[in-house]
Amino acid sequence: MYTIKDIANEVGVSPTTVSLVLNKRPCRVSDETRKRIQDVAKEHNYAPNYSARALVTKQTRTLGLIMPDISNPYFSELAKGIEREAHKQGYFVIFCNSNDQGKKDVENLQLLLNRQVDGVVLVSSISDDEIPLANEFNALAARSRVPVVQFDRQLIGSSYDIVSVNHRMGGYLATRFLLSQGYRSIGCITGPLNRSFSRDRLEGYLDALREYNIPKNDALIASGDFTLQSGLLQAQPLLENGCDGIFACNDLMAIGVIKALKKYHYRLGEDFGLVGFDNNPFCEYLETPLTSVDQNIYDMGKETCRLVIKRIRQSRKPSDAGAYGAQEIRFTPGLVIRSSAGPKK
Amino acid sequence: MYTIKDIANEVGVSPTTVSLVLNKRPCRVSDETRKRIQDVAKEHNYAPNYSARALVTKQTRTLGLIMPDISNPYFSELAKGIEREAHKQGYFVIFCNSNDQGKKDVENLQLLLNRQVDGVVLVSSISDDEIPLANEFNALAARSRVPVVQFDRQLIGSSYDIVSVNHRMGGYLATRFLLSQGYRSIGCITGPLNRSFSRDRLEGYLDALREYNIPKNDALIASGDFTLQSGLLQAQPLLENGCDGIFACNDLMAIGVIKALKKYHYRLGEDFGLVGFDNNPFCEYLETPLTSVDQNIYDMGKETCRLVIKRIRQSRKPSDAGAYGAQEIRFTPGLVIRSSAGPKK
DNA sequence: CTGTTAGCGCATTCAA
DNA sequence: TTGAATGCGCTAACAG
Repeated sequence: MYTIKDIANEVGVSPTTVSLVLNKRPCRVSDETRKRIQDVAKEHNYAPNYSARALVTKQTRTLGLIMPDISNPYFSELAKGIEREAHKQGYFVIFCNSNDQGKKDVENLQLLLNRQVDGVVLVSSISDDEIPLANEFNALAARSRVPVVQFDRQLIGSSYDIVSVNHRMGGYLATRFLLSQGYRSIGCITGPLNRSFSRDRLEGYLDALREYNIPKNDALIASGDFTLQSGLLQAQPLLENGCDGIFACNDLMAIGVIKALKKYHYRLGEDFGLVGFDNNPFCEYLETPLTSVDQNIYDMGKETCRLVIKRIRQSRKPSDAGAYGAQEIRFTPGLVIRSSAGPKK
Repeated sequence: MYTIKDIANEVGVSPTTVSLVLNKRPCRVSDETRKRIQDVAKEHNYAPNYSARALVTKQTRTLGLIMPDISNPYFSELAKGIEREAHKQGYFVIFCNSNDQGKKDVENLQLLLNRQVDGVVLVSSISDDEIPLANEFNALAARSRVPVVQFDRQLIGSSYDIVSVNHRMGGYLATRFLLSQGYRSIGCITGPLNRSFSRDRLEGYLDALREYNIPKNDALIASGDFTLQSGLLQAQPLLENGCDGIFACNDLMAIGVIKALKKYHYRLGEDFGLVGFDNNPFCEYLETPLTSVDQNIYDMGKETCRLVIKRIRQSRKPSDAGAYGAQEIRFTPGLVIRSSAGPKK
C-alpha cells in the first residue's frame, strides 16, 4: 500500500505538504511541488486510506440504509435513488434488510452506529404497537446523535425528518379519476387501518366523493391487508353491492379485484373501473394494464438522501445545529393512466 | 465516545487486557477481571471503533457489491441473499449500481478498493465487446489482490470464481415440460445471442427436442432481446408457422408472446403452451399465471457471499492462498409450474 | 496472568 | 511556503 509518507519521501517534502495538496487545500504550497506531488500520487495509484482518515476526521462518509425488504420493488427503487445521490456526493451506502421485523431495525441500527455511519435512512419495520422497540430505537439514535431520516413511515414516538408521499392526495387522485371517467358507485379496499397512511388514502377517497357530492356508503368500503387474497375477498361484497368501480389501496389488492371480477362478467376498463396504488412494475404487464397512483420513489430516494447529508453537514457546524426541528417533505403523487379505468360505457 | 482506554482506566487494567477480553481471545485473563471488564463495557455501551480496528488489522469486514440495477427484481433478490449471509458472518455490504454501464463497473470497483473492502461481488455490466473496460477492471482487481466473485455473467478475460445457474438445464427443463404436456411444435425466442447464457438456454431447448426426436426447425427459433416488445414481435412469425408452444428465454418476452397470442385466438394453457425464464414475481399475477424457470436467486446470493468470504479467509492464510484456481458453482434451476402450460387439449 | 510499547495512515496544530 | 510533532482508537509484539 502506497501511503502519504511514501509520496513525501519520494518527492522530498513532508507528509503534511502531501496531505495538503491531495486534499486540495487552499494555497500554501508552490505550484511546482504541488504538481510533482500530484504526479507521483497518480503514478503510484495512490488512494487515501479511508479508515485512517475516518479515525481522525470522525467521518466515515458512509450512510446506513435500513429497510424492510430490498426485494420489494418499491424499496429497491428507493435504494437505487438513495445510492445514486449518495455516490454523487461522495458517500457510500451500507444496506440492511430488516425482513419486516421491528427487532431487526434496532439490531441494524446498533450495527450501523458501531460502524460509525454518518447518517441513517430508515424505512421502519416497527409497527405502531411495538412501543418498547420503538423506544429502544429512538434511545439508540438519540444517544448517538447521528442524523436519522425516515422514509414513508413514521416511527412511533420519534421526530426524525421524514419524506413521504402525500397519501391522501393519492387516494383523492385515484378516486377523482374514476369519477371523471363516469363511474359513480365507487368502492374502496383499504390497507390495514392501524397504519396512518392507510387511513390517509381512505380520506383521499372520501375527499373525492365529497367533491362530487356523493355520500359515503360504508357498504362500499372494505378493509384489506395489502395482500392479493384480501383484495379478492373484500371485492366480493362490494361487487354484490353493485359498485361499478374500485379504488384498491395497493396494486396487489387490485389484482385480487381483477380475479374477483371474473365471476361477475364485468369488462375491466369498460363497464368497471379500477385504480391501484404504487404503480408496481407489473401494472403495465397485466392483460388490462392497471391505472395506478405513482410515487416517483426514485426521486423521493434522492431527496431523502440529500436531506440526511444536509443534516450531517449541519451537525458538524459549530452553531447549535439540529435546532431546526424535524423537517417533513411530502411529495405529490401522480397517476399513471392505463386502460383499467377507461371511460365508462 | 467511550474507548478501550477508558474502560482500562475504570477497571484499573491495561488497554491490552480489555482488548483481549472484548475480542474473546482465549484464556490469559482471570475470570474476575474478565467479568469486570465486560460489565463496565456493557454499562457504558462500549462499541469498538471499526476504523481504528481496520487500520491495524487491515480488514474492514466490508464487502462491495456491484450490480447493473438494484431495481431489477432479479438483482434485488440477489442483494437480499448476499446481505443476509454477510450479516450472519459479521460483514457489511456496500452496494453500487452500475446502471448497466460497463464504465461504472470500473469506477465502482475503484471506489470500493479505495475504501479497502475485503471482497467484491460482481454482476458485471461490461459486455463482451468492451474489451478495454474489461481489461481495466481486471487490472484493477489484480493489483488490489482483493477477492472478486462473479455472479451469473462471466466478465471477459477474467477468471474469478463464479456462481451462476445452469442456463442450459433451464432451457431444457422448460422445453421438456412443454413436450411432456403434449405440445409438439415448440418455438423458442432467445435472448441476444452474443451473450453466452442466451446461447446456453437455446442449447437446452435443443437438448429437449433431441430427447423427443424432434428435428430442429429454424423457422421456430427467433432471436429477441429480452424486452416485451421483442417477444411480441418475434412471436408472430412463429405463430404464423403454426407452433403450439413457445419457450421464451425470459418472462418479459413471454408477456410479449401473450399479447401476440390475443390475435391468434389461442387459449393459453389449453391449446397453447408457454414457459418463461426467471420466475419474475409478476408471473403469478398474470391472468393466466406463467410457468417459468426459477433460479432460486436468494440461495445463490447466499452461496456467492459464502464464497467471497471463504476467499477472503484464504487470502489471509500464510499458505500460498488463491492457488486453488477459480471455482465455478452452478446451481440447478427449478421449474415453477403454473397454468400457462397446462396439458394440451 | 497482565502491562508496556509501538505503530497502522492520516489530518492538524503549532512552529519555523 | 513548509515541517515536526501529536494523536485518533485499536491490536499485537514483546516483556514482565
